[in-house]
Amino acid sequence: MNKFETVDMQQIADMTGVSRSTVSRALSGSPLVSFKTRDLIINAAKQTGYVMNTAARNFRLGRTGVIAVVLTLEHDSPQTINDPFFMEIIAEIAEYLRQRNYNTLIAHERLDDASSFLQSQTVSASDGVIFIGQGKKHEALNELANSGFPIAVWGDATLDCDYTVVGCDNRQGGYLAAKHLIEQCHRKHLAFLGDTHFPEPQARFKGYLDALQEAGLAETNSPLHINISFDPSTAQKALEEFFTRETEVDGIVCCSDLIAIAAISAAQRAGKSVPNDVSVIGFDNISLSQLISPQLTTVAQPIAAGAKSMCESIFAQLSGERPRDDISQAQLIIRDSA
Amino acid sequence: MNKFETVDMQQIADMTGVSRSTVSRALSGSPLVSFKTRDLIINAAKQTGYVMNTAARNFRLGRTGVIAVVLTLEHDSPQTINDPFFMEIIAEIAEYLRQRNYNTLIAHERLDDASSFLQSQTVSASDGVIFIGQGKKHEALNELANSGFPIAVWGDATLDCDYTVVGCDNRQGGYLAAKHLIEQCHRKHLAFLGDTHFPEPQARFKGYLDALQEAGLAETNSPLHINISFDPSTAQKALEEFFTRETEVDGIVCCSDLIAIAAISAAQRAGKSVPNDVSVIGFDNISLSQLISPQLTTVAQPIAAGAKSMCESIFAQLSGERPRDDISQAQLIIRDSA
DNA sequence: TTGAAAGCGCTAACAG
DNA sequence: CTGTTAGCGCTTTCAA
Repeated sequence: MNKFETVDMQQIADMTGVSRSTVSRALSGSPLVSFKTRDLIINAAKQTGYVMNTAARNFRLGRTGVIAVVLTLEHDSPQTINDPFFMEIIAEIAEYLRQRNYNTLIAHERLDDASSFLQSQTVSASDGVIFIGQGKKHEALNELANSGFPIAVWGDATLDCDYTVVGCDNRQGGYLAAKHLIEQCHRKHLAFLGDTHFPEPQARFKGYLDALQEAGLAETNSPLHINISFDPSTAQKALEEFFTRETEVDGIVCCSDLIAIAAISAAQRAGKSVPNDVSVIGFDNISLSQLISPQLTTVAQPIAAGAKSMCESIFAQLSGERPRDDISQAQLIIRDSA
Repeated sequence: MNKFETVDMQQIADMTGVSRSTVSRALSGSPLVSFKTRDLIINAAKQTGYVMNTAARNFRLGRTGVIAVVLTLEHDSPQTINDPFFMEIIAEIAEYLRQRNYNTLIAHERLDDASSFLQSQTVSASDGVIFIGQGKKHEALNELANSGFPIAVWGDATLDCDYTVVGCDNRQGGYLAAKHLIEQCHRKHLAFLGDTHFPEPQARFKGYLDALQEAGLAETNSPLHINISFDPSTAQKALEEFFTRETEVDGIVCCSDLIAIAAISAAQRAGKSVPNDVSVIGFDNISLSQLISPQLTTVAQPIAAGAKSMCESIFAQLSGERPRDDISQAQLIIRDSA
């Protein structure tokens, strides 16, 4: 029992000589209340320091007041969220939802198949779910969407999605990055770092290949597959091996800023200077990308706008609407690393 | 209305021929139910895919099932959380609370005075609040704690606190960092980066001064005050000025890894090599500190353990107990930057 | 424009 | 060990 919510609607009702119903109506802005009583009630509420019990309200309204966020990518990794990109997008989501008087639930729910997901606590404790990344769960997500439960997904839209997809044009992002390396940085031996088993990296890889093709460098590419939500030391080791093996690589497109930061670090450890010996481009444009040295050249993702879009999509679905996707252009931000 | 919770306790009761009460008892593990009926009920629940409506349960129990996290440091800054340290500690809190079937609310509530805070949505929507950082709100926090509302604070314990404080020995951390710079790195011109208007940086600064004193270098220190939750570009500018002004500084103690990363970046931009020309030590040991180059030497904060302590303290208070603080030793992690 | 009454799904006396 | 009953704080028909 929260002993700090001393006053409830009944007390306001008693004070003002009206019924609970009227207090309820007045406080939730119903037009069915006369100005006079409404002001009376609102004043009384202020004076007593009344704060509505939102749990009771949501309960009565048959909703939870919660939107869950699920990180699809953490499939077999025991790790929690350690990619700043996740954190930034979650922060944006939380901030937007807070403005709409919703809570954000950071869920740790695996998505295997739609029906078992629908029976999860995450679903029963929320009014909708935002997935960050499609993982390899495209089918399950489609099924889930068709069940009618509101979801929105941060991901790539090249698949045939029944669910709301929000993100950027990943193919274009990969293309712009590789093209920049080739044309502006005059690089010839490019590499791609990311796990192309997932839709977004895959699309970026495709764009990367397109740029290579266009430049007649299609055979020189050397992709290294790394899991995005990786363990720092594992990634370091893989990257060190990479640099000792691929000695002539002079340009790298990374699938996240975190990977780019690790790649720069590994390159420097291997005695290479960035961007002199090797140019590195990230993806996401997390706020940290400006803080490190060299400042990261990167493909910006519309984090804040995307977070808002996904939330709005959920709300639209809760109102029975059927909203569109929101795929923005990729934008190359040129700084110092490439 | 969540159309996906089709089955409720009454249905399980009907199926098994018992009353709602018995179902409730069985499902919440009450010992007052016979094994036979308990198993019967649990099986029926499984078969129907029943998921308890936690909102209703919490409502009935007079609790919210939510613990709020408030970032005390964001006093006048319009920014949201962009320090990975915050994100990591929040992630740990969220993970621990999830295991206890609690939700984490990332609140954006200012703490001005205790009584107005007690009337906030944040309080009414949660069973307890965790504050990250004391800010300049020590008095208000004491008042709040004395009101009986459960709170726990990540901060420094040198003040006289009526609230649960969790963190590390900040003075010792500052001391260890400065001592390392002096003794191991043979540095003589040290600087301290952080905003000493706040209790934690202040304690660290004190330890830093203690080490200088001990080494007979007390007059050479040159503190630069920076707000921890800073805007990247502002911080960059301040740091660049710093390095052009303080040309002989050869060792820096930073109040966070983020500041250290920015400092290294600025140093490099100013043509200085880290750690050859200037040694830099961070504070926090965020996971990113291993990913950058040079890998960050830093004072580790017990992030996971501290998160757990704060949650446990809240739960203890909810059970009427009066728990102790949890202040751990500071631990210097020596890597490459110093 | 307002009030009376019912009830969201669950738990907890109390009585058996 | 189990059932009956009341009710958490709020909203919303329905009637006035």
